[in-house]
Amino acid sequence: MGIVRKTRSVDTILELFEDTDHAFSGVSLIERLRDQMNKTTVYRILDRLEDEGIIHSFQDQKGLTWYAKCQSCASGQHTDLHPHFQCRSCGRTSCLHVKITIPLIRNHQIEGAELLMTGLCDQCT
Amino acid sequence: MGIVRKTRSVDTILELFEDTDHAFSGVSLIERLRDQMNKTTVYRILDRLEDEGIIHSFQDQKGLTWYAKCQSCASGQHTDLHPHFQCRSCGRTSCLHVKITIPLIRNHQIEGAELLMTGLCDQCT
DNA sequence: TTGTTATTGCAACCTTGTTGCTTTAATTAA
DNA sequence: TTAATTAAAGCAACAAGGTTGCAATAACAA
Ligand SMILES: [Mn+2]
Ligand SMILES: [Mn+2]
Ligand SMILES: [Zn+2]
Ligand SMILES: [Zn+2]
Repeated sequence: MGIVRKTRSVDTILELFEDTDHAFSGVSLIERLRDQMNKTTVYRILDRLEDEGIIHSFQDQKGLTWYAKCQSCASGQHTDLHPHFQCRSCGRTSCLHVKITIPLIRNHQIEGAELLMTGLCDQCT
Repeated sequence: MGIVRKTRSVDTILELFEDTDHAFSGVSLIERLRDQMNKTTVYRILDRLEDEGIIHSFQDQKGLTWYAKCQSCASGQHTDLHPHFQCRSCGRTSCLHVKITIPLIRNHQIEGAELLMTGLCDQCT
């Protein structure tokens, strides 16, 4: 929809997401980019990138928002259904590229699903 | 662990959860009980009931906390793994008593999982 | 270059939830 | 029954995450 200009700030954020299934929390991005841009800017860029289908967001069990790169989504169309994993020890959070089965629920029209798995990552086991 | 006294406030909240798979958001409880108790009290009672394995909590896609009755959990032991559903039209949110399959992830030790399904409920279809 | 429009910075604000501390109510001991 | 004990409740202040309005700036197109 709206044109997303490739500004210095946008590039900085896009680089972080490049070639990784690692997710970043909004809070961690604000901290990390503190010297380079305002927190309002961070959130607004994340919003735009999500609108464009370049990244997607999800919530963790504390209610924090996390962002990660999309693999195959388009503008306004987030279609890549996959679970996320958060390590309770190191906090690392990432996309899992596995198929998940969503149960059918009688009389309900299911449109989306978010699965968050928690435990220990390979580093922390 | 800690003794949970059955006070008027606790009873009031417990009654809401009785015999239903309907979930309540913290915010909605505070609003609903505004004339009967302080919001700090609401949150503290919810915490205690969750510690005791009487209710459980989960997050929705906006990061709000929801609470619902447990079916078979014990003090300090939330073992009832099931998905939740939130209607995008009316906002009603509830526990789904269906089995879900959590994928195995190589090198990861999975300890928990939360599945939130969204769509339209029977009333809103 | 200049004009147009998207993007950014900043301060102020909002919502959800938490904390410290005093007061009140429930339970237990006498 | 009354007094002592301790959990629970009320209140105000605070904190974290996130949003909004508006003026200033940077991209882009003409
Ligand atoms: Mn993902
Ligand atoms: Mn439930
Ligand atoms: Zn880890
Ligand atoms: Zn509905």
